[in-house]
Amino acid sequence: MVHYQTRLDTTFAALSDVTRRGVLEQLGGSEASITDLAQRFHMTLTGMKKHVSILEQAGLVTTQKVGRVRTCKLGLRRLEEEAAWIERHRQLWSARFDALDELVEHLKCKEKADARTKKR
Amino acid sequence: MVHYQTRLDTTFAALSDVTRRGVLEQLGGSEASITDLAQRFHMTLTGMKKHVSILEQAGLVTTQKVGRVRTCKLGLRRLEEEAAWIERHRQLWSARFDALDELVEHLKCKEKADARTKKR
DNA sequence: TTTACAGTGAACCATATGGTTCACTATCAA
DNA sequence: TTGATAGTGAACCATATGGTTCACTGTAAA
Repeated sequence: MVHYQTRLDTTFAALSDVTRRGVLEQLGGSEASITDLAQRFHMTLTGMKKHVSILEQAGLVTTQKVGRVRTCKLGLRRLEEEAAWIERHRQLWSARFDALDELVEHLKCKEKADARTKKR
Repeated sequence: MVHYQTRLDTTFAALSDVTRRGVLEQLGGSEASITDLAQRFHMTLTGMKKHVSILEQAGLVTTQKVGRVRTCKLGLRRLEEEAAWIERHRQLWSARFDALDELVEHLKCKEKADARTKKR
């Protein structure tokens, strides 16, 4: 599905930035205002606002403005799709390398056997 | 560590493109040449070469050129770090939302109870 | 020995990204 | 009412990204 595709696109893109991953870690600990985050990551308010917007767009963060301060917290998306994608591919990987693993194992045994033969 | 950071950066960035995820899926099935991949994804050789290079850079793919054809296969990196990062944050999420979950559960129960009350 | 094929690299292009400054609005506090 | 504070939006900038074309190299095949 296209939706599924673009979803992974935007989430992985969101996660590909150090600052944004940092913001997520921060919000995992406690909520924070834009100002808080901007200070913690040595950035202008405008810059941080952009990052927060991107995270919000990806559903990873939700925000609420009360008075003049906008409070950010972790969003409802829990990276299920991303975890699933990665997990699926770790399995592909494994399947693909099982043969190799066996070969390596086989070679190791052969090595041992050869060593033993040599000794004699 | 900075290395750890840039590593996640490049991998997540590599994964944030539909074509590249597609290439990984493809290579999970079987090896392929640049030409194969370029055709399958309706792209010039040069374009596909770039994608492959990015995946190779991220350690997700390895290639070998024999004769005039370069064969691509899955690399040795199995997305451990990425899986770990995501898992860690799913836990953060959970911790943060346990209270919410309980609330939701409570509301569901209440709903059921209400429904039952209504029936009578 | 041509000729066709697979890949490569440089140059180019449009758009996206990560950041800034500056001018503005809205709100809180004195 | 007058500042100071928090955020927003537009404009701008440098660099990165995803793609192309074109000219080139090396290899395979006729």
